[in-house]
Amino acid sequence: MPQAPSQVRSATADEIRQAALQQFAQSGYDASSMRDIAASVGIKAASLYNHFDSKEKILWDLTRSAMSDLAANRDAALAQLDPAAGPRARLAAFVSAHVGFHAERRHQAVLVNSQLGSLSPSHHRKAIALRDAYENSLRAIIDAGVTTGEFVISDAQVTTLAILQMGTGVSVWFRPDGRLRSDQVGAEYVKLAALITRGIA
Amino acid sequence: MPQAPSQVRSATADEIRQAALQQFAQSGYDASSMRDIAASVGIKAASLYNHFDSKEKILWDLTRSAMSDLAANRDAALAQLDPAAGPRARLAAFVSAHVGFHAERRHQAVLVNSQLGSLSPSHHRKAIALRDAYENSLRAIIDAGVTTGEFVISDAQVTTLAILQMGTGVSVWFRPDGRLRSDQVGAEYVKLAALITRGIA
DNA sequence: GTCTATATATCGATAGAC
DNA sequence: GTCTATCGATATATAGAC
Repeated sequence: MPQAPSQVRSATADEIRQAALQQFAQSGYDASSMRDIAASVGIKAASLYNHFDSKEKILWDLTRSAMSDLAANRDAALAQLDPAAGPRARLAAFVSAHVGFHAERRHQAVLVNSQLGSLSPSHHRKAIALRDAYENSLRAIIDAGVTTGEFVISDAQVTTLAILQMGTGVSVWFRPDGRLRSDQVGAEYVKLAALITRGIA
Repeated sequence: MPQAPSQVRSATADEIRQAALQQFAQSGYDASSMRDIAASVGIKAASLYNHFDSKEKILWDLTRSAMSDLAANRDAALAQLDPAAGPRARLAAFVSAHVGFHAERRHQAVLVNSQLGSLSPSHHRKAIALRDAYENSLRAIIDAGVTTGEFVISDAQVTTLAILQMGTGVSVWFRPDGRLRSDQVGAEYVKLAALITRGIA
């Protein structure tokens, strides 16, 4: 069965996605023009509308993909664990995946963390729902660790947000040619998350 | 000696500052128009130019004030300590001030954390320098604690950024009518920072 | 699917009357 | 210091030729 027309991915459409992601993440959605995006693909602005209905549709396409990739990255990390793995192993896997994504896929991370406000109201609601689900998946790990007594924390919601946001911040300063590789940065944040949850052997 | 003309603060200019801060923080600099800012002050866009040379000058005025307030807030907290206070007390004071600012002055915090890219190159450089100085003031506390042996950490730079960014994230979710008051949130983050630096008695 | 040309809207900023 | 009127640039998006 062939793909539905709306899901066909032409080479040009992918070039547009790449160019738009780069510009939206670097300069912001409002400061990026269709002309500039088209120029970096090597076509004219009007031709963009053969691939996307509007500028906002490009942003939504990129946002949905980024949030989907973020969740898939988390799922892949958790799936590698022993099914009987406890909260501490699950927390480490989550943080490692979270930080790795925010280091290695900075543009997607920055888009999700700073450009949701430019989405249409309808798309914005859907993005917020996806973000809440992602946050809740960490919250569930935290709560499980509290229940088993492996985690000793003061406030589950603050702890959840603190772990998430310190990892999100990696997308602001990480550079591929920096002092630490992304896996090293991930390992550092795994340690921090363990300390926050009193995982100090 | 009277104030220099450039520092005169008229009531109207302050209303403009307040309206622009609200809009820049809420919708972003590029999505905010001079017409909208003027309308929320009750005047026309052209009249704004009697108080500020350009839209970017408003942003710079607000940015400089916000970063100055942030540093002053930190200095006030540290100044209340006993001069002989050690790194752990200094860290707690810094985090408490940092989180308190990001909770209680959300608009200023969001501006500094998301709109620096809209500044002119010259102003952008100055803002980055101020941000670096702020980060370095926390880094110095961390380093001092490592030197005395009170802090046991894995990577000083990662630790510094993690503490800063988890506190910065408070400006994203804090609500004055939420479950926790800003001082309670600050106390939670002081605990988290202590744990990260192995301050678990 | 690309292009040129253009419609329509809004932007920051200025000129000049009051 | 406010206003009306407007300039010039740029924005998204569309129409229609090729």
